[in-house]
Parts: sequence; C-alpha cells; structure tokens
Amino acid sequence: MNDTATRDPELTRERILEAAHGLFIDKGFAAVTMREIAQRSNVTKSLIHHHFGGKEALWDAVKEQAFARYYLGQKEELDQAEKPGAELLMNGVIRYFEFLRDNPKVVRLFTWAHLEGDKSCSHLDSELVGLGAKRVRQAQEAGLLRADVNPTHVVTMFISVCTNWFESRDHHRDWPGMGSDDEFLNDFLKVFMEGLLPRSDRIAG
Amino acid sequence: MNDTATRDPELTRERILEAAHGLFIDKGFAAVTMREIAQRSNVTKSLIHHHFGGKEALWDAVKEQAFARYYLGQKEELDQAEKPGAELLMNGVIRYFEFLRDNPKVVRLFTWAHLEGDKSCSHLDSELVGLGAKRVRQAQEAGLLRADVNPTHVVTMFISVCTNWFESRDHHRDWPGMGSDDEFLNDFLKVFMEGLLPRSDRIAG
DNA sequence: TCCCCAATTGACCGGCCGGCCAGTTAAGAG
DNA sequence: CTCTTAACTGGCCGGCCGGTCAATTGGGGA
Repeated sequence: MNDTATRDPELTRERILEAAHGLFIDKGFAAVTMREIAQRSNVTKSLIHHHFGGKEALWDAVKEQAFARYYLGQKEELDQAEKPGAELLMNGVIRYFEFLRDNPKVVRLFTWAHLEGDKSCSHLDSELVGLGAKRVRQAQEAGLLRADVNPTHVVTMFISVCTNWFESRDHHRDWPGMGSDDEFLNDFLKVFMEGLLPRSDRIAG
Repeated sequence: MNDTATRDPELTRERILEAAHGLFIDKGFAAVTMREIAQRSNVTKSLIHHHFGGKEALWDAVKEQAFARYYLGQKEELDQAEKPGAELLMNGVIRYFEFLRDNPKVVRLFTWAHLEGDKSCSHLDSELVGLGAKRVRQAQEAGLLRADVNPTHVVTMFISVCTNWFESRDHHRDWPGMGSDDEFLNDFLKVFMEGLLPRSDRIAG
C-alpha cells in the first residue's frame, strides 16, 4: 500500500490526516467513509484504526490539528505589539479578512464544528477574542475609539462579517450589485471604522 | 402505524416533512436515516418513498418548503412600504435580528445548504437582497445615508452579523465579556448606523 | 353497492458501513 | 545476529443503510 519502501509512521499519520482533513471539510463527517480516506491516503483502512483508533477519533485529531494551527497563526498576529488604536484595529481586520481569503478551508471546518455542537476549540477562541478585546479596550481608554460599546462585541462584529463573507461566498457571489472581495472589505471598513470613532473625532472630522 | 383511524395523505406528508425537517437541521443530511424519519413521523419507511420518492428528494422538499416560508415572511416584511431612511434601515435590522432569534432553525438550514453547495435558494435570496439594497439606495439618493458605499454590501453586512451571531451562538456565548442578544444588537446598531450616516449629519451630530 | 385507485404495510434485498483480528514484515535495541 | 515491538496487511463480521415490491386496506365516485 505504501509507495515508499521504508516505513515512516510519522509520514503515514501525516498523509492520513491530510486526506481526512480534505474529505471531512468537503463533505462533512457523516458523509465520509473510512474507505475513502484510506484510498486517498494510500493506506489500509486497518492502518487508520491502528494510528487513530476510529472515525470519530480521527475527526477529533483533524480538528485539533487545524485548530492548533489556526490558534498559533492568530496568536502570532496578535502578539505583534503595536500601540493600540484605530489603525491597529483596521489592520487587524484586514489581516483577518485576508487570512480567511487565503485559508478558505478553516472557515468550513469551523462551520462544520459549530453545526455539530463541537466545543473543543472554544477555549482557544476565547483566548484570541480576549486578546483582541483587550486591544480595543486599550484604544477606548486612550480615547481613540468610542467607549460606549462592548469591546468583545466589536471583535465579534468584525469576525462575523469576515467569516460569513467567505462562508457564504458562493451563495451571494451572484447577488445583484455584489462587488469583489476587496470592494466589500473597503466598504465594510468605511462603515465599521467610522462607526467606531469617538464623538469628538466625528465632530472634528 | 397511523394514530388516526382515517387516512389523510395531506397530513401524512406534513408529518413526514416536519419530522425530516427537524432531523435534517439537527444532524445534517448524511447523518439522518430514513428509519429515524419514519419512526419520528409515525409512518412506514416505504410510505415516505411513496410520497417523496427518496432521501434526496425528501431533503429537497424540506428545503423548498423552508425557503418558501422564509421568502414569504421576508417579502411581507419588505413590502411594508415606509419612506426609506436611516430609521427604516435600523428597524429592518432589528426585525431581521429578531426573526432569526425566533427562528433559529432557518439559520442552521441555510448553513447546511451552503456547506453542501446547494444553490436552489439563490434566486429567492437575490430578490430579497435586491429589494433591501434598493431601499438603501433610495435613502442614499435622498441624502439620508452616506452614498460612498455599495448598497448591496450594506445589506450583506447586517445579514452577515445577524446570521453569524445566531449561527455561532453556542460557540461564542462564553467568550469573555460577551453580552446578551439585546446588548450585542444595541452595540452593533450604534456602530453600524453611525458608520452609515452621511458626512453632514456626522458633523452636525 | 361495489369497485377502483391511492394510501399504507411489512418483509426483503444487495451493498456498504465501521470495526476487528490473526498474521506478516521491517526497523531498531541489546 | 536475534528478538521485541510496532507498522502494516487482507479478510472477515454483524449490522444498518436506502430502496423495492407484492399484498392489504380503506375512502370516494359511479
């Protein structure tokens, strides 16, 4: 079954995970069979059981790996400490939007996980959102953003818009008058950022 | 199998549709079995095939019915002609948010349909979004909303936020600092509506 | 009244599902 | 070199899947 002459359990696990990842994200957990995963990863069905234990355990492993990668990437993004403010928030939104645009699979993974009530990633997400909200709060305290809105809500808003844009992309692509990714992001930033400015800036601007 | 002594094919179809609706929305198409649907609707499996033809056809019937109801409800909402403006838009957002809050199933249905690439509802949605965008454009032309954003994008933004809020509700409910439905909606409206005001109003406000 | 046709039933089918197990093979430690 | 251990294989199993079909039932029109 293996192409390579030598045994490489690490590589085998990797190949299984990759095949399972692709199939689960395309068709959802229930619609994928172990036989498909075995065939795509050039491995025996029994070997998948040997390495991962079962279908559910494999799905958990796939999610765990994907969530971990997502978490590390976003954490790195957030840890680039700049002085908080409107510009930082805007750049954060842009980077998040572009991250989802370049990693469409992660959106589908989260969506599947939400639909089936998975909570295994909640604590990781909590931490990221907490970090983002902290930045917003700092900007509010510095008078750079309006202070009468909940920072967590602000983060949730932009995550929602970015996520839903790519989640429903195929669906609303042909809505009448719909623009490109960049055009939509631009319009969103116009509305969102100006809606977040503090009163004084709005009067001055 | 039937509780009632008399035969009533209309009621039977209805019961099957209702049972299938609930199960498909909870677990997704692939994870539901015809036997489950038969059991929940107190009907023989064969009878489902008799009335609907097969599992896929039943799923299509479920989606069609749900989409039609959604479309009719939203159309009615939109056809209540008021003079367009910021207040109309705000009320529209509030009503849409409350509609999703009171009909959480429809959110899941759309999400499942999107994930499996269903396009059967696109044209209905197109029409609704078109109507909403038209209202926004009228408000822009009347100088009541800023004119430098795409009306379709504006509609997409608030649909995205409302949809994603209920879609991921269980997931982000325990994010640190997250408020209630109403608190989130309030904050969103603050940011969204003020971000949409035309320049003159912002200076004046 | 009876008779036709749709509604409804239960038994049945081939096929595929996830999982298991006994056996084989190779790598690496002693 | 050998022996232990884990990687890996192929075949098999019970069970459930969606779907079919012949038979039965009951309601409404002629």
